[in-house]
Amino acid sequence: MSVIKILVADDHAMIRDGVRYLIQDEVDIEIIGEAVDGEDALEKIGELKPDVAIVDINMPNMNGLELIARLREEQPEVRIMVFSIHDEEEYMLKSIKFGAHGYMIKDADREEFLKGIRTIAEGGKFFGKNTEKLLVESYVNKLESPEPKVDPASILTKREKEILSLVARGLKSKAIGDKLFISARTVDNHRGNIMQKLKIHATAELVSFAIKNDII
Amino acid sequence: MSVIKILVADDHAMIRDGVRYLIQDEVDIEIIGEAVDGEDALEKIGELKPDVAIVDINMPNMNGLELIARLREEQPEVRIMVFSIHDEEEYMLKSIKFGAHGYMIKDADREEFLKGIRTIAEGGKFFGKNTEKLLVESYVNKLESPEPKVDPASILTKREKEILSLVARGLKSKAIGDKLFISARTVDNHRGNIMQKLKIHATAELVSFAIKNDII
DNA sequence: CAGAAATTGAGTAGTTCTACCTAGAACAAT
DNA sequence: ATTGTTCTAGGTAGAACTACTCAATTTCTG
Repeated sequence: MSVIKILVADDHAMIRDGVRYLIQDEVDIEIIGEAVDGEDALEKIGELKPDVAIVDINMPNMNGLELIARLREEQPEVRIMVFSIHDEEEYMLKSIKFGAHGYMIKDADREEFLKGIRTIAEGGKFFGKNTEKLLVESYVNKLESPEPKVDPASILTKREKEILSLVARGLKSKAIGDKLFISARTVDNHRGNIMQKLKIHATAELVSFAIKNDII
Repeated sequence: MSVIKILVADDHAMIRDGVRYLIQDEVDIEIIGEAVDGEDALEKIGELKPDVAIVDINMPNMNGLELIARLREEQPEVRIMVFSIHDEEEYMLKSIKFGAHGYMIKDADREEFLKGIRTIAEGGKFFGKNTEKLLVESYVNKLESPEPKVDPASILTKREKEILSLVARGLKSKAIGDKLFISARTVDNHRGNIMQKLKIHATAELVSFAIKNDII
């Protein structure tokens, strides 16, 4: 097999360097690019055509889940490895639902990390040690409760997420309007649309949703 | 000056590797040890006597703040650099209060990072770019309002915390009243008292306060 | 370019929250 | 026994939010 070309998308330079360090001695893996946020990643992946994209979930501009969804749609040949600090079921399941090929938490050791990259580059799926048992548990749960469970924050538009973020920070509609140079009425309309999409009926729920989904 | 011996305490292997990578070409800085949690760090620092300890705030077993406090007490000769993902005022101010000599966020670039280590190793203090302005802001705030900035949730009564918890879960006053068998008016009064104590003026702030302080 | 989606803004109504106020009952501490 | 705190509950007023409606403009997309 030829060299595996990878692109690392993570807003923390430290993480990008860590990945670079882990890979530096591997002859069959090469980092061909880095991205500092979701939009940057989507763009660079289009240009550089890596075999594997290593993506963080929490990123500015476009979060990892949305990035995954768009990659699957626009560039389905790119293999996607999620690399997150979160070992919670929720994040992993969402990643899988959105089409990621692998999921590893950032505590993964060198062997596990390299094996993961090679596995998904060859067309397989890979989930880190700590995550596999979650998959099983989740499968059991799904058998018990087949509810559709209101999807992710990806049904929200960019502007809506921006407003949700400010709401979650404690700003009132008026203050948000001033900050974004739009009318408070417009902010209210966005709030309403967000709430309708999420089937939410109060500010408090909005805030906890935002925090839970890292829209802050 | 002799070689600066550092120890890295962070539960994420990726971060430890990132630091190692950043330092690998510096002849005057050497990593003499790594620790994976707070207790491990306290122990290894006692054994290895590094000049500088790089510590994360969020660690298992003993968190970074507690670690800092104990180090300052038991091994005051060790210089402490906090290395956190958080750029919020709160974390930084707490770190300083507990006795850290420097604070940098994990987005710091190579130059800033190395400069920081050298500065505190020489006995100085160092705060990353993004953090210095916070210090100034905080100082200004302190001049304007000489109150010690309502810290914990400990000023709230049991009932108030109970109500705050339900507010943060998204319940409205009426629903909370029904759940606790009290009038919605009483709930509103509690809300008001909570907000007055915390100097908060909106539900959204209430929720994020509750989540940040684990009153959920 | 045409159509869809997103963003902006407003009308209208009703509900909820915010910010004050007073005040009684229960209970703990001095 | 008096004082202080907490919990309870209501009054009042205004601000903010919720839930609909419609519509103009911009931006994205096929």
